[in-house]
Amino acid sequence: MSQYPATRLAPNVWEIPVEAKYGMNVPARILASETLFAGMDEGVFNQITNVATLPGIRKCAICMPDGHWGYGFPIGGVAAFDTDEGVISPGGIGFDINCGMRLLRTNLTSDEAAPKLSALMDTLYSLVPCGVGSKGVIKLSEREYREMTVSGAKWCVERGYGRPDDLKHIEEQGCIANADPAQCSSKAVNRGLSQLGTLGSGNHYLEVQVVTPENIFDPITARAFGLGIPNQVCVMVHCGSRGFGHQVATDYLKIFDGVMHRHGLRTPDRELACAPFACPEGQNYFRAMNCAANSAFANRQLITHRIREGFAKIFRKSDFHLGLEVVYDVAHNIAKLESYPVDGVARRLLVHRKGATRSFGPGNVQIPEDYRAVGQPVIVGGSMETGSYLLVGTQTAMDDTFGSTLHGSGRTMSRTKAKQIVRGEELRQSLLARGIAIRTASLSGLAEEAGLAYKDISEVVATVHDLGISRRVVRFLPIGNIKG
DNA sequence: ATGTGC
Repeated sequence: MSQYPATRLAPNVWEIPVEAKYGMNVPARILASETLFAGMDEGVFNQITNVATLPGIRKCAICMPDGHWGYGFPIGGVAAFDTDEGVISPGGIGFDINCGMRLLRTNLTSDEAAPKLSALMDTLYSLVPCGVGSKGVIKLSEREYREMTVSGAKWCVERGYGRPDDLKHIEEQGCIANADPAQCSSKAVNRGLSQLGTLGSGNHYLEVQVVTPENIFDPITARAFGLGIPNQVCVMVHCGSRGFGHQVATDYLKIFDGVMHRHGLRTPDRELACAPFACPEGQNYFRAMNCAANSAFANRQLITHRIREGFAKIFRKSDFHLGLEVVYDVAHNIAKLESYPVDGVARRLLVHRKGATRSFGPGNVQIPEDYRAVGQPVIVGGSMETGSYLLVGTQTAMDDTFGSTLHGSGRTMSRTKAKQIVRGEELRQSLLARGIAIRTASLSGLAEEAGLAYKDISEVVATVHDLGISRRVVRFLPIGNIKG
Protein backbone atom coordinates (compact mmCIF):
# COMPACT_ATOMS: atom_id res chain seq x y z
CA MET A 1 0.00 0.00 0.00
CA SER A 2 1.11 3.48 -0.77
CA GLN A 3 2.45 6.21 1.50
CA TYR A 4 1.17 8.62 -1.19
CA PRO A 5 -2.36 10.02 -0.96
CA ALA A 6 -4.53 8.45 -3.67
CA THR A 7 -8.14 9.15 -4.58
CA ARG A 8 -10.31 6.57 -6.30
CA LEU A 9 -11.61 8.57 -9.29
CA ALA A 10 -13.66 5.71 -10.71
CA PRO A 11 -13.60 1.91 -10.51
CA ASN A 12 -10.01 0.79 -11.32
CA VAL A 13 -8.68 4.41 -11.48
CA TRP A 14 -6.55 5.86 -8.67
CA GLU A 15 -5.11 9.36 -8.78
CA ILE A 16 -2.19 10.82 -6.85
CA PRO A 17 -2.50 14.64 -6.94
CA VAL A 18 0.30 17.08 -7.86
CA GLU A 19 0.50 18.15 -4.20
CA ALA A 20 1.78 14.68 -3.26
CA LYS A 21 5.37 15.35 -4.30
CA TYR A 22 7.45 18.46 -4.86
CA GLY A 23 7.77 19.26 -8.57
CA MET A 24 4.91 17.19 -9.97
CA ASN A 25 3.58 18.87 -13.14
CA VAL A 26 0.59 16.57 -13.61
CA PRO A 27 -1.21 14.00 -11.45
CA ALA A 28 -0.20 10.33 -11.53
CA ARG A 29 -2.86 7.75 -12.32
CA ILE A 30 -2.66 4.10 -11.39
CA LEU A 31 -5.06 1.79 -13.19
CA ALA A 32 -5.77 -1.20 -10.96
CA SER A 33 -8.48 -3.17 -9.23
CA GLU A 34 -8.69 -2.83 -5.42
CA THR A 35 -6.64 -6.01 -5.03
CA LEU A 36 -4.00 -5.09 -7.61
CA PHE A 37 -3.74 -1.56 -6.17
CA ALA A 38 -3.22 -2.91 -2.65
CA GLY A 39 -0.53 -5.26 -3.95
CA MET A 40 1.44 -2.66 -5.97
CA ASP A 41 4.99 -2.30 -4.71
CA GLU A 42 5.96 1.06 -3.18
CA GLY A 43 8.47 1.55 -6.01
CA VAL A 44 5.60 2.01 -8.47
CA PHE A 45 4.13 4.95 -6.50
CA ASN A 46 7.52 6.57 -6.07
CA GLN A 47 8.48 6.10 -9.71
CA ILE A 48 5.21 7.19 -11.33
CA THR A 49 5.14 10.38 -9.22
CA ASN A 50 8.79 10.99 -10.22
CA VAL A 51 7.76 10.66 -13.88
CA ALA A 52 5.07 13.31 -13.28
CA THR A 53 7.84 15.84 -12.45
CA LEU A 54 9.49 15.57 -15.87
CA PRO A 55 9.39 18.73 -18.04
CA GLY A 56 6.65 19.00 -20.65
CA ILE A 57 4.62 15.99 -19.48
CA ARG A 58 0.96 16.34 -20.45
CA LYS A 59 -2.32 15.38 -18.73
CA CYS A 60 -1.08 12.64 -16.38
CA ALA A 61 1.56 9.97 -15.81
CA ILE A 62 -0.10 6.55 -16.06
CA CYS A 63 0.75 3.13 -14.65
CA MET A 64 -1.04 0.07 -16.03
CA PRO A 65 -2.40 -2.75 -13.79
CA ASP A 66 0.56 -5.01 -14.66
CA GLY A 67 2.90 -2.27 -13.40
CA HIS A 68 5.93 -2.96 -11.27
CA TRP A 69 9.24 -1.37 -10.30
CA GLY A 70 11.64 -0.72 -13.19
CA TYR A 71 14.65 1.40 -14.19
CA GLY A 72 13.53 5.01 -13.51
CA PHE A 73 10.01 4.56 -14.88
CA PRO A 74 7.83 1.69 -13.70
CA ILE A 75 7.32 -1.13 -16.18
CA GLY A 76 3.71 -0.51 -17.24
CA GLY A 77 4.33 3.25 -17.43
CA VAL A 78 2.82 5.56 -20.05
CA ALA A 79 3.86 9.22 -20.29
CA ALA A 80 3.28 11.73 -23.10
CA PHE A 81 5.50 14.78 -23.59
CA ASP A 82 5.06 17.95 -25.59
CA THR A 83 7.46 17.78 -28.55
CA ASP A 84 8.58 21.42 -28.07
CA GLU A 85 8.70 21.71 -24.28
CA GLY A 86 9.12 18.09 -23.25
CA VAL A 87 11.82 15.44 -22.98
CA ILE A 88 12.72 11.98 -24.24
CA SER A 89 13.93 9.52 -21.59
CA PRO A 90 15.55 6.11 -22.17
CA GLY A 91 14.17 4.98 -18.80
CA GLY A 92 10.66 5.55 -20.17
CA ILE A 93 11.32 3.20 -23.06
CA GLY A 94 13.39 0.48 -21.45
CA PHE A 95 16.81 -1.05 -22.10
CA ASP A 96 15.23 -3.61 -24.41
CA ILE A 97 14.02 -1.17 -27.07
CA ASN A 98 10.96 -2.55 -28.93
CA CYS A 99 10.70 -5.55 -26.76
CA GLY A 100 7.39 -6.82 -28.13
CA MET A 101 5.02 -9.61 -28.99
CA ARG A 102 4.20 -11.34 -32.24
CA LEU A 103 1.24 -13.68 -32.69
CA LEU A 104 1.03 -16.28 -35.47
CA ARG A 105 -2.05 -18.32 -36.34
CA THR A 106 -2.23 -21.77 -37.99
CA ASN A 107 -4.93 -23.99 -39.50
CA LEU A 108 -3.89 -26.84 -37.18
CA THR A 109 -5.97 -28.07 -34.27
CA SER A 110 -4.41 -29.23 -31.02
CA ASP A 111 -5.53 -32.81 -31.81
CA GLU A 112 -3.57 -32.72 -35.08
CA ALA A 113 -0.53 -31.19 -33.35
CA ALA A 114 -0.49 -33.37 -30.21
CA PRO A 115 1.23 -36.51 -31.62
CA LYS A 116 4.04 -34.40 -33.07
CA LEU A 117 4.32 -31.75 -30.36
CA SER A 118 7.52 -33.11 -28.85
CA ALA A 119 9.24 -33.31 -32.25
CA LEU A 120 7.95 -29.83 -33.12
CA MET A 121 9.39 -28.37 -29.92
CA ASP A 122 12.76 -30.05 -30.58
CA THR A 123 12.81 -28.68 -34.12
CA LEU A 124 11.80 -25.16 -33.13
CA TYR A 125 14.40 -25.24 -30.33
CA SER A 126 17.09 -26.15 -32.87
CA LEU A 127 15.94 -23.53 -35.41
CA VAL A 128 15.51 -20.54 -33.09
CA PRO A 129 18.68 -19.75 -31.16
CA CYS A 130 18.04 -18.70 -27.56
CA GLY A 131 19.70 -17.97 -24.25
CA VAL A 132 22.25 -15.40 -23.04
CA GLY A 133 24.80 -14.54 -25.72
CA SER A 134 23.03 -16.67 -28.34
CA LYS A 135 24.13 -16.14 -31.92
CA GLY A 136 21.93 -16.00 -34.99
CA VAL A 137 21.97 -17.94 -38.19
CA ILE A 138 22.84 -15.04 -40.46
CA LYS A 139 25.94 -12.96 -40.04
CA LEU A 140 25.88 -9.38 -41.32
CA SER A 141 28.60 -6.86 -42.05
CA GLU A 142 28.46 -3.62 -40.09
CA ARG A 143 27.22 -1.85 -43.24
CA GLU A 144 24.45 -4.41 -43.87
CA TYR A 145 23.37 -4.23 -40.24
CA ARG A 146 23.03 -0.45 -40.42
CA GLU A 147 20.92 -0.84 -43.60
CA MET A 148 18.69 -3.33 -41.80
CA THR A 149 18.04 -0.82 -38.98
CA VAL A 150 16.44 1.57 -41.49
CA SER A 151 13.92 -0.87 -42.96
CA GLY A 152 13.42 -3.48 -40.20
CA ALA A 153 11.11 -6.38 -41.08
CA LYS A 154 10.95 -5.11 -44.69
CA TRP A 155 14.69 -5.81 -44.96
CA CYS A 156 14.02 -9.44 -44.01
CA VAL A 157 11.11 -9.93 -46.43
CA GLU A 158 13.21 -8.48 -49.29
CA ARG A 159 15.74 -11.21 -48.57
CA GLY A 160 13.20 -14.04 -48.55
CA TYR A 161 12.65 -14.24 -44.78
CA GLY A 162 8.86 -14.08 -44.86
CA ARG A 163 6.17 -12.77 -47.20
CA PRO A 164 5.24 -9.24 -48.24
CA ASP A 165 1.80 -9.70 -46.61
CA ASP A 166 3.49 -10.27 -43.23
CA LEU A 167 4.41 -6.57 -43.16
CA LYS A 168 0.77 -5.45 -43.24
CA HIS A 169 0.22 -7.10 -39.86
CA ILE A 170 3.07 -5.44 -37.97
CA GLU A 171 2.88 -2.18 -36.03
CA GLU A 172 4.37 0.50 -38.36
CA GLN A 173 4.58 -2.27 -41.00
CA GLY A 174 7.74 -3.35 -39.18
CA CYS A 175 9.59 -0.35 -40.58
CA ILE A 176 9.45 2.71 -38.38
CA ALA A 177 10.36 6.15 -39.75
CA ASN A 178 12.99 8.52 -38.35
CA ALA A 179 15.63 5.79 -37.99
CA ASP A 180 19.19 7.01 -38.57
CA PRO A 181 21.95 4.43 -38.15
CA ALA A 182 24.56 7.22 -38.10
CA GLN A 183 23.32 7.90 -34.54
CA CYS A 184 24.16 4.34 -33.39
CA SER A 185 27.65 3.56 -32.07
CA SER A 186 29.85 0.91 -33.68
CA LYS A 187 29.85 -0.79 -30.30
CA ALA A 188 26.04 -1.12 -30.46
CA VAL A 189 26.12 -2.39 -34.06
CA ASN A 190 28.88 -4.88 -33.31
CA ARG A 191 26.91 -6.32 -30.40
CA GLY A 192 23.93 -6.76 -32.74
CA LEU A 193 25.74 -8.21 -35.79
CA SER A 194 25.47 -11.89 -34.92
CA GLN A 195 22.20 -11.71 -32.93
CA LEU A 196 19.58 -11.21 -35.63
CA GLY A 197 16.93 -13.93 -35.42
CA THR A 198 17.66 -14.88 -31.80
CA LEU A 199 15.25 -15.03 -28.89
CA GLY A 200 17.50 -13.87 -26.04
CA SER A 201 16.95 -14.77 -22.39
CA GLY A 202 15.04 -13.68 -19.29
CA ASN A 203 11.29 -13.51 -19.93
CA HIS A 204 11.70 -13.91 -23.69
CA TYR A 205 10.09 -16.98 -25.18
CA LEU A 206 8.46 -18.73 -28.11
CA GLU A 207 5.21 -20.43 -27.15
CA VAL A 208 2.95 -22.89 -28.94
CA GLN A 209 -0.60 -22.32 -27.74
CA VAL A 210 -4.15 -23.48 -28.21
CA VAL A 211 -7.44 -21.55 -28.28
CA THR A 212 -10.18 -23.70 -26.78
CA PRO A 213 -13.82 -22.80 -27.61
CA GLU A 214 -14.58 -21.53 -24.06
CA ASN A 215 -11.68 -19.08 -24.37
CA ILE A 216 -13.14 -17.18 -27.31
CA PHE A 217 -14.79 -14.15 -25.69
CA ASP A 218 -15.55 -12.15 -28.84
CA PRO A 219 -16.03 -14.54 -31.80
CA ILE A 220 -16.65 -11.79 -34.38
CA THR A 221 -13.44 -9.91 -33.60
CA ALA A 222 -11.55 -13.21 -33.27
CA ARG A 223 -12.68 -14.16 -36.77
CA ALA A 224 -11.50 -10.79 -38.11
CA PHE A 225 -8.03 -11.69 -36.73
CA GLY A 226 -8.06 -15.17 -38.34
CA LEU A 227 -8.92 -16.99 -35.12
CA GLY A 228 -11.85 -19.19 -34.19
CA ILE A 229 -11.13 -22.72 -35.46
CA PRO A 230 -12.01 -24.95 -32.46
CA ASN A 231 -8.79 -25.80 -30.56
CA GLN A 232 -6.70 -23.79 -33.03
CA VAL A 233 -2.93 -23.84 -32.59
CA CYS A 234 -1.17 -20.45 -32.44
CA VAL A 235 2.40 -19.35 -31.80
CA MET A 236 3.46 -16.38 -29.72
CA VAL A 237 6.93 -14.82 -29.74
CA HIS A 238 8.24 -12.44 -27.07
CA CYS A 239 11.62 -10.83 -27.75
CA GLY A 240 13.32 -7.52 -28.48
CA SER A 241 16.43 -5.84 -29.83
CA ARG A 242 19.02 -7.91 -27.88
CA GLY A 243 22.48 -6.40 -27.35
CA PHE A 244 22.00 -3.69 -29.99
CA GLY A 245 19.06 -1.97 -28.26
CA HIS A 246 20.70 -2.44 -24.88
CA GLN A 247 23.85 -0.66 -26.06
CA VAL A 248 21.86 2.17 -27.71
CA ALA A 249 20.10 2.76 -24.36
CA THR A 250 23.38 2.57 -22.43
CA ASP A 251 25.17 4.96 -24.83
CA TYR A 252 22.46 7.63 -24.63
CA LEU A 253 21.96 7.37 -20.86
CA LYS A 254 25.61 8.39 -20.59
CA ILE A 255 25.29 11.16 -23.19
CA PHE A 256 22.15 12.51 -21.45
CA ASP A 257 24.09 12.97 -18.17
CA GLY A 258 26.04 15.81 -19.77
CA VAL A 259 23.00 17.15 -21.65
CA MET A 260 20.99 17.45 -18.43
CA HIS A 261 23.82 19.37 -16.80
CA ARG A 262 24.03 21.80 -19.75
CA HIS A 263 20.27 22.40 -19.81
CA GLY A 264 20.03 22.70 -16.02
CA LEU A 265 17.65 19.70 -15.91
CA ARG A 266 17.20 18.03 -12.56
CA THR A 267 15.15 14.93 -11.78
CA PRO A 268 14.31 13.22 -8.46
CA ASP A 269 16.08 10.06 -9.64
CA ARG A 270 19.24 9.70 -11.70
CA GLU A 271 17.59 6.84 -13.59
CA LEU A 272 15.20 9.39 -15.11
CA ALA A 273 18.03 10.76 -17.28
CA CYS A 274 16.45 12.61 -20.20
CA ALA A 275 17.09 15.27 -22.82
CA PRO A 276 14.83 17.90 -24.35
CA PHE A 277 13.22 16.15 -27.32
CA ALA A 278 13.94 19.17 -29.51
CA CYS A 279 17.70 19.33 -28.74
CA PRO A 280 20.26 17.56 -30.98
CA GLU A 281 21.03 14.81 -28.48
CA GLY A 282 17.33 14.17 -27.89
CA GLN A 283 16.75 13.89 -31.63
CA ASN A 284 19.80 11.65 -32.05
CA TYR A 285 18.54 9.24 -29.37
CA PHE A 286 15.09 9.21 -31.01
CA ARG A 287 16.72 8.26 -34.32
CA ALA A 288 18.95 5.60 -32.74
CA MET A 289 16.00 4.25 -30.71
CA ASN A 290 14.01 3.84 -33.94
CA CYS A 291 16.94 1.85 -35.44
CA ALA A 292 16.82 -0.48 -32.44
CA ALA A 293 13.01 -0.71 -32.83
CA ASN A 294 13.46 -1.76 -36.46
CA SER A 295 16.07 -4.35 -35.49
CA ALA A 296 13.53 -5.91 -33.09
CA PHE A 297 10.86 -6.06 -35.83
CA ALA A 298 13.49 -7.73 -38.06
CA ASN A 299 14.37 -10.12 -35.25
CA ARG A 300 10.76 -11.27 -34.84
CA GLN A 301 10.44 -11.52 -38.63
CA LEU A 302 13.46 -13.82 -38.93
CA ILE A 303 12.16 -15.93 -36.06
CA THR A 304 8.81 -16.19 -37.88
CA HIS A 305 10.66 -17.51 -40.92
CA ARG A 306 12.33 -20.19 -38.80
CA ILE A 307 9.01 -21.10 -37.17
CA ARG A 308 7.50 -21.64 -40.63
CA GLU A 309 10.44 -23.87 -41.56
CA GLY A 310 9.97 -25.86 -38.38
CA PHE A 311 6.24 -26.39 -38.84
CA ALA A 312 6.64 -27.29 -42.53
CA LYS A 313 9.28 -29.89 -41.61
CA ILE A 314 7.20 -31.54 -38.90
CA PHE A 315 3.75 -31.41 -40.47
CA ARG A 316 4.88 -31.97 -44.06
CA LYS A 317 2.08 -29.86 -45.47
CA SER A 318 2.35 -26.98 -47.87
CA ASP A 319 2.93 -23.64 -46.21
CA PHE A 320 -0.44 -22.46 -47.51
CA HIS A 321 -2.35 -25.33 -45.94
CA LEU A 322 -0.67 -24.75 -42.58
CA GLY A 323 -1.96 -21.19 -42.73
CA LEU A 324 0.94 -19.93 -40.62
CA GLU A 325 0.24 -16.24 -40.87
CA VAL A 326 1.10 -13.20 -38.82
CA VAL A 327 -1.92 -12.03 -36.82
CA TYR A 328 -0.05 -8.99 -35.53
CA ASP A 329 3.18 -7.72 -33.97
CA VAL A 330 3.28 -5.04 -31.25
CA ALA A 331 6.03 -3.00 -29.62
CA HIS A 332 5.69 -2.63 -25.85
CA ASN A 333 8.94 -0.71 -25.12
CA ILE A 334 9.02 2.36 -27.35
CA ALA A 335 8.31 6.09 -27.71
CA LYS A 336 6.08 7.19 -30.61
CA LEU A 337 4.98 10.51 -32.13
CA GLU A 338 1.18 10.59 -31.95
CA SER A 339 -1.49 13.27 -31.85
CA TYR A 340 -3.93 13.73 -28.93
CA PRO A 341 -6.07 16.63 -27.74
CA VAL A 342 -4.55 18.59 -24.84
CA ASP A 343 -6.91 21.20 -23.35
CA GLY A 344 -9.12 20.75 -26.41
CA VAL A 345 -6.35 21.36 -28.96
CA ALA A 346 -4.74 18.55 -31.00
CA ARG A 347 -1.05 18.30 -30.08
CA ARG A 348 1.77 16.15 -31.39
CA LEU A 349 3.13 14.28 -28.39
CA LEU A 350 5.98 11.86 -27.79
CA VAL A 351 4.20 8.95 -26.08
CA HIS A 352 6.55 6.79 -24.01
CA ARG A 353 5.28 3.23 -23.50
CA LYS A 354 7.44 1.09 -21.24
CA GLY A 355 5.81 -2.26 -20.73
CA ALA A 356 2.64 -0.87 -22.28
CA THR A 357 0.98 -1.58 -25.63
CA ARG A 358 -0.55 0.70 -28.22
CA SER A 359 -4.33 0.14 -28.21
CA PHE A 360 -5.74 2.12 -31.14
CA GLY A 361 -9.51 1.99 -31.57
CA PRO A 362 -11.55 1.24 -34.69
CA GLY A 363 -11.09 3.48 -37.73
CA ASN A 364 -7.49 4.54 -37.05
CA VAL A 365 -5.45 4.70 -40.28
CA GLN A 366 -2.47 3.11 -38.47
CA ILE A 367 -4.45 -0.13 -38.18
CA PRO A 368 -4.18 -2.64 -41.09
CA GLU A 369 -7.11 -2.25 -43.50
CA ASP A 370 -8.48 -5.73 -42.84
CA TYR A 371 -8.63 -5.00 -39.07
CA ARG A 372 -9.58 -1.32 -39.21
CA ALA A 373 -13.30 -1.80 -38.54
CA VAL A 374 -12.65 -3.70 -35.29
CA GLY A 375 -9.51 -2.05 -33.86
CA GLN A 376 -5.85 -2.89 -33.33
CA PRO A 377 -4.91 -6.34 -32.03
CA VAL A 378 -3.25 -6.09 -28.59
CA ILE A 379 -1.05 -9.07 -27.71
CA VAL A 380 -0.66 -9.70 -23.98
CA GLY A 381 1.89 -12.30 -22.93
CA GLY A 382 1.28 -14.14 -19.67
CA SER A 383 3.52 -16.55 -17.81
CA MET A 384 4.16 -19.97 -19.38
CA GLU A 385 1.90 -21.52 -16.72
CA THR A 386 -1.19 -19.37 -16.95
CA GLY A 387 -1.70 -18.40 -20.57
CA SER A 388 -1.89 -15.23 -22.65
CA TYR A 389 -4.53 -12.98 -24.20
CA LEU A 390 -5.42 -11.23 -27.40
CA LEU A 391 -7.31 -7.99 -26.82
CA VAL A 392 -8.51 -5.28 -29.19
CA GLY A 393 -7.92 -1.52 -28.98
CA THR A 394 -10.70 0.99 -28.26
CA GLN A 395 -11.73 4.62 -28.56
CA THR A 396 -11.67 4.80 -24.74
CA ALA A 397 -7.91 4.19 -24.85
CA MET A 398 -7.59 7.07 -27.34
CA ASP A 399 -9.56 9.31 -24.94
CA ASP A 400 -8.08 8.25 -21.59
CA THR A 401 -4.64 6.63 -21.91
CA PHE A 402 -2.94 8.06 -25.02
CA GLY A 403 -4.09 5.01 -26.99
CA SER A 404 -2.43 2.57 -24.57
CA THR A 405 -3.13 -0.52 -22.51
CA LEU A 406 -1.22 -3.16 -20.55
CA HIS A 407 1.48 -5.47 -21.96
CA GLY A 408 1.58 -8.61 -19.86
CA SER A 409 1.12 -10.18 -16.51
CA GLY A 410 3.54 -8.16 -14.40
CA ARG A 411 6.05 -9.62 -11.94
CA THR A 412 5.24 -9.77 -8.25
CA MET A 413 8.42 -11.55 -7.16
CA SER A 414 12.09 -10.87 -7.85
CA ARG A 415 14.01 -13.33 -9.99
CA THR A 416 16.27 -14.07 -7.02
CA LYS A 417 13.32 -14.95 -4.79
CA ALA A 418 11.63 -17.06 -7.49
CA LYS A 419 14.85 -19.09 -7.87
CA GLN A 420 14.97 -19.68 -4.10
CA ILE A 421 11.41 -21.05 -4.07
CA VAL A 422 11.29 -22.95 -7.38
CA ARG A 423 13.53 -25.72 -8.72
CA GLY A 424 13.81 -25.50 -12.51
CA GLU A 425 13.79 -29.27 -13.14
CA GLU A 426 10.78 -29.81 -10.85
CA LEU A 427 8.92 -27.03 -12.64
CA ARG A 428 9.76 -28.56 -16.03
CA GLN A 429 8.38 -31.94 -14.89
CA SER A 430 5.27 -30.39 -13.39
CA LEU A 431 4.57 -28.40 -16.56
CA LEU A 432 5.04 -31.53 -18.69
CA ALA A 433 2.50 -33.33 -16.48
CA ARG A 434 0.10 -30.47 -17.16
CA GLY A 435 0.58 -30.79 -20.94
CA ILE A 436 3.16 -28.03 -21.45
CA ALA A 437 6.41 -29.16 -23.11
CA ILE A 438 9.39 -26.99 -22.15
CA ARG A 439 12.68 -26.53 -23.98
CA THR A 440 15.11 -24.20 -22.26
CA ALA A 441 18.70 -23.03 -22.39
CA SER A 442 18.68 -22.54 -18.61
CA LEU A 443 16.76 -24.38 -15.87
CA SER A 444 17.49 -21.63 -13.35
CA GLY A 445 16.17 -19.15 -15.89
CA LEU A 446 13.04 -21.31 -16.14
CA ALA A 447 12.54 -21.09 -12.36
CA GLU A 448 12.71 -17.29 -12.55
CA GLU A 449 9.73 -17.35 -14.91
CA ALA A 450 7.49 -19.57 -12.76
CA GLY A 451 3.83 -18.57 -12.75
CA LEU A 452 3.91 -17.82 -9.01
CA ALA A 453 6.33 -14.92 -9.68
CA TYR A 454 3.65 -13.14 -11.72
CA LYS A 455 0.33 -11.41 -11.11
CA ASP A 456 -2.89 -13.20 -12.10
CA ILE A 457 -3.13 -12.52 -15.86
CA SER A 458 -6.92 -12.82 -15.83
CA GLU A 459 -7.21 -10.14 -13.15
CA VAL A 460 -4.93 -7.61 -14.90
CA VAL A 461 -6.76 -8.25 -18.18
CA ALA A 462 -10.17 -7.91 -16.44
CA THR A 463 -9.05 -4.49 -15.15
CA VAL A 464 -8.28 -3.08 -18.62
CA HIS A 465 -11.38 -4.77 -20.11
CA ASP A 466 -13.63 -3.23 -17.43
CA LEU A 467 -11.94 0.16 -17.91
CA GLY A 468 -12.65 -0.19 -21.62
CA ILE A 469 -9.08 0.69 -22.73
CA SER A 470 -8.96 -2.68 -24.57
CA ARG A 471 -11.42 -5.57 -24.82
CA ARG A 472 -10.90 -9.32 -24.36
CA VAL A 473 -10.97 -11.32 -27.61
CA VAL A 474 -9.38 -14.71 -26.90
CA ARG A 475 -7.24 -16.46 -24.31
CA PHE A 476 -4.39 -18.79 -25.29
CA LEU A 477 -3.32 -21.79 -23.24
CA PRO A 478 0.30 -22.94 -23.57
CA ILE A 479 1.16 -26.43 -24.84
CA GLY A 480 4.86 -25.85 -25.56
CA ASN A 481 7.33 -23.16 -24.50
CA ILE A 482 10.88 -22.42 -25.63
CA LYS A 483 12.33 -20.24 -22.92
CA GLY A 484 15.40 -18.13 -23.65
C1' DA B 1 16.40 -6.72 -20.60
C1' DT B 2 21.98 -7.29 -21.01
C1' DG B 3 29.09 -10.11 -24.04
C1' DT B 4 24.27 -9.88 -16.32
C1' DG B 5 27.81 -6.84 -11.12
C1' DC B 6 32.38 -0.05 -10.09
